[in-house]
This record gives sequence, structure tokens and C-alpha cells, in this order.
Amino acid sequence: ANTNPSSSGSAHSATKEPAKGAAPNAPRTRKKRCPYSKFQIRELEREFFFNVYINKEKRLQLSRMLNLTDRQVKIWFQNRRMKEKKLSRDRLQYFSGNPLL
Amino acid sequence: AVMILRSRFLDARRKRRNFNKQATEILNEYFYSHLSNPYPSEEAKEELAKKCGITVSQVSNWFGNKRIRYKKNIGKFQEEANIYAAKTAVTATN
DNA sequence: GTCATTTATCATGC
DNA sequence: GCATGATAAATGAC
Repeated sequence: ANTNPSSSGSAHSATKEPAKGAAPNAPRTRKKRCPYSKFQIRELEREFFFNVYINKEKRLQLSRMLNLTDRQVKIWFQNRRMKEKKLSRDRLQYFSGNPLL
Repeated sequence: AVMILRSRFLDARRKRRNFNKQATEILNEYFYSHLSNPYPSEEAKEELAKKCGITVSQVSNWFGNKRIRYKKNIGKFQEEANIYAAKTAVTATN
């Protein structure tokens, strides 16, 4: 039931990297946004629940298991922490001035 | 009661609702009158949010979407741009 | 590290 | 069927 049409099994490994010596001007194209699979999200969330800050060792291990780069895992945790903060802000704003409490 | 509020909060985030015409008017007015630098400060965002009756996050979302979509197809927004340019010109003369 | 962004994608409205 | 608001990857400033 892997509903993943976008082949996020290997989320990296392409779309960038001008093959070492080639392309001297190297505009360094921005990596296309690649949505992660349900499985990748589940494992990332599981680790995030355990600890919102992941150490380098677990990060490398997780990146290998999920076929993501070390950098992608690092960035995911950064974005996830920001999301958590935003959720807290929105909850506060939403429940403030409520008719029930 | 808490559970009801919690589920209502989750639904409110998931469901998208268009802003009312007045709010869109205010946002567009700011956007096209700052077309050379359409990046409102935090204070400006708060004021816009208050005037529009939306959250600061929603103001940020609106400007983010507006900037990228305007840049991607300036032609499509030309008519809209002229409308608000004329509008701000009138307010400037008064 | 945080955090405002850019960009693509998702979900809904109409 | 696209327009539109919200969210998810990715970048860069600091």
C-alpha cells in the first residue's frame, strides 16, 4: 500500500551535482522539492517524538535507513521544530478568547 | 469539551476558506503600492492582520504566495496591478 | 542553532 | 478546471 508515485525511495542522488569537474560557471540549481514518503515521515516523526534534537550519530543512521542525505535529515528536524513552534502559537491564538473555558 | 475544541482546531487548520473581499482588497493595496519591495515588516504584518481580521501567519502566507505567483506570471496580474495602482494614486492625491 | 524566505505540492472553493 | 490558502522541502541570512 505504498502510495508513492514519485519514487521517493531515493529522494536525493540526482537533479543536482554538476558531476564534479564539469560546468565551471555552475549556477548551482536549487534542488527540486521532493515530498517524503509515508514511511520516511513515520520514522522521522518517531525519532522527533523521542528527541526534538537529533545527534549526529543517529542522524547518519537514520539518513541511511531512509535513503536521505545527512543534510536532509538535519533540515527536516529544523523545519519540524519550527512547525511545532507554529502549532503552539496557533493553538494559543485559537483557544484564546474562547467561549468554553 | 476539550476534545471538541481540539478536533475543531484541527479541522480549522485543514479546511481552507477564502478571505473576504475586504481583506483581499487591503492586502492587494499594500502589495501593489510596495511592488518594488513587497516585504512588510513584522509590525506592518501585525497591522495588516488586525485590519483584515486574520492571523499574522496568514498574512505571511498571502504575501509569500502573492510574490511567487506574481513573479511567475506578471502578465496575468497586469490588470489587477493597474487597478490598485490607480486606486493608490487617487488616495495619494486626496 | 533559529527563522524568514522560496518553491513545489497539497487541499479546498467555486 | 483553475484560483487560492496552507503546508512541506530547501536555501540563506545571521
